[in-house]
Amino acid sequence: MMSFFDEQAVTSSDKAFFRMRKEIVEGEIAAGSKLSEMELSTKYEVSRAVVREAINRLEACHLVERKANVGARVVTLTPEGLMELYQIREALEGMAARLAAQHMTDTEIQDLEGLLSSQFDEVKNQHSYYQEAGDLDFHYRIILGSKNASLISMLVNGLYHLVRMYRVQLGMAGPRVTTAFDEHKHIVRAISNRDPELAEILMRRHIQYSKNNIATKLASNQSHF
Amino acid sequence: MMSFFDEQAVTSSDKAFFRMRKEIVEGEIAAGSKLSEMELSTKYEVSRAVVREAINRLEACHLVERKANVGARVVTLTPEGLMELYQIREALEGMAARLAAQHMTDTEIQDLEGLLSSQFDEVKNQHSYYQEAGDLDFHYRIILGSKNASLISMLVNGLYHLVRMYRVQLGMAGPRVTTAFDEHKHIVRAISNRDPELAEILMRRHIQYSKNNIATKLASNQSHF
DNA sequence: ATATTGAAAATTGTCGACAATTTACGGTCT
DNA sequence: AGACCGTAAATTGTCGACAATTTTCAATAT
Repeated sequence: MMSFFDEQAVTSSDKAFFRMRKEIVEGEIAAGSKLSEMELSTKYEVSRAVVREAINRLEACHLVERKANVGARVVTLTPEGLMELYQIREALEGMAARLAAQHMTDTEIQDLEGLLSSQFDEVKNQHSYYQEAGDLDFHYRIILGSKNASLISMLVNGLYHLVRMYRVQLGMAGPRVTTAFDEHKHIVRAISNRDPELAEILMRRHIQYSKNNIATKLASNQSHF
Repeated sequence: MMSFFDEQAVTSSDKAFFRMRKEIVEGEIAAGSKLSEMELSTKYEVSRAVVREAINRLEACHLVERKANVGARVVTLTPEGLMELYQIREALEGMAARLAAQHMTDTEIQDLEGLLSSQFDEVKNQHSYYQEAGDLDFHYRIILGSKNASLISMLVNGLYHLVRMYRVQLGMAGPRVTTAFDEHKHIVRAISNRDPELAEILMRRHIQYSKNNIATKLASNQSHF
């Protein structure tokens, strides 16, 4: 599985930022908890300045919220917040699919079709590790295919980490494999037919389905407690 | 004219950030120019640390780009970049209009209609200062009406400053008043009819028109040199 | 007992200095 | 003259200390 944006840590703040982002997304640092600069600087064995810079970057990703002279807290996860993110995803990735249908090269489209057929084998053979990585790969390729640098950055550097945080911590690692696979197939077909309108509509619908799927899970989780 | 998000500077970094953002957006700090931390710290009479933090925040807004161990530069303005931003605006503000049709309160809609009719008087009486402030006011109200906090933050704190930078520096302060006013009217009607689909379509079209208008101006600017 | 005040403790904001890296420049070699 | 290399200058990255603000908590008054 390839990594798309090899964001390699060069500076010490980079390392702290990546590490903290990972720990926040995976819930190792609890949602809503306070981020003490001193505490973190002793924990990571770096100065407060690099922790501060890392926290600033996390704030830019909307992973933490900061109040002047008070400090930073990890964002709190609410079902409403996740629904809001999916509304944004629908808008942005819909546009990405539209642009991908216009701007992806023929070879990129062929690669995308290749990815899908290889995933089809996996799904058929019950290799259920499709969902997380495979789905991500598919969406990333279309986002990159939009060739819109700002859009790519917004989605890859910003929104996706937030969505992953929600999905991990609210236990939304669900299957929804087979139907999603068909949806992917139709989206790719629209792109290879160079049909931007349809590509956008299908992508938006795909994300709406995913959103609805999550909404029902959230509702049933609620009722269990 | 009301200010919507009273982002008031409490800390010294805030002040530096707001000031630098203003100077970059208005072109007082040239696009593409290097941002020397030392130079700026002497210019603003603050320590390098606060300049650094301000630059980090500017990077998060996509107003400057930074390379490790090298420094930060103001982003360079290309016509393609502006077109990319308008594609994102189309997607996000289209969604905002859709959500506004669902979530704005009746009084908020009435206020919006009031704004429009007051602007109609101004336009009729040839007060041509409508464009910048009036257009902004209209769009902000709809964005806020979406009630989607993440979406609001993305647009208000992020995208709009970038768009304004482009418009100011590429000399896109054009009129396009009268037709845009009609478009606004139709969008408000769709919202007051609680028709999300139509509100989104009309908003997207409105932004597409604006984009096309700018694209032709850019092309004619190009040919003048 | 509750509310209020005020000092102490803890936390964040700001600063100047040092370390690490990049850039500029002069000298040498072909 | 032009390319290559190494040292010096400049710039960014990191650190610890101090200043300003917030929070804590005990003492006092109602």
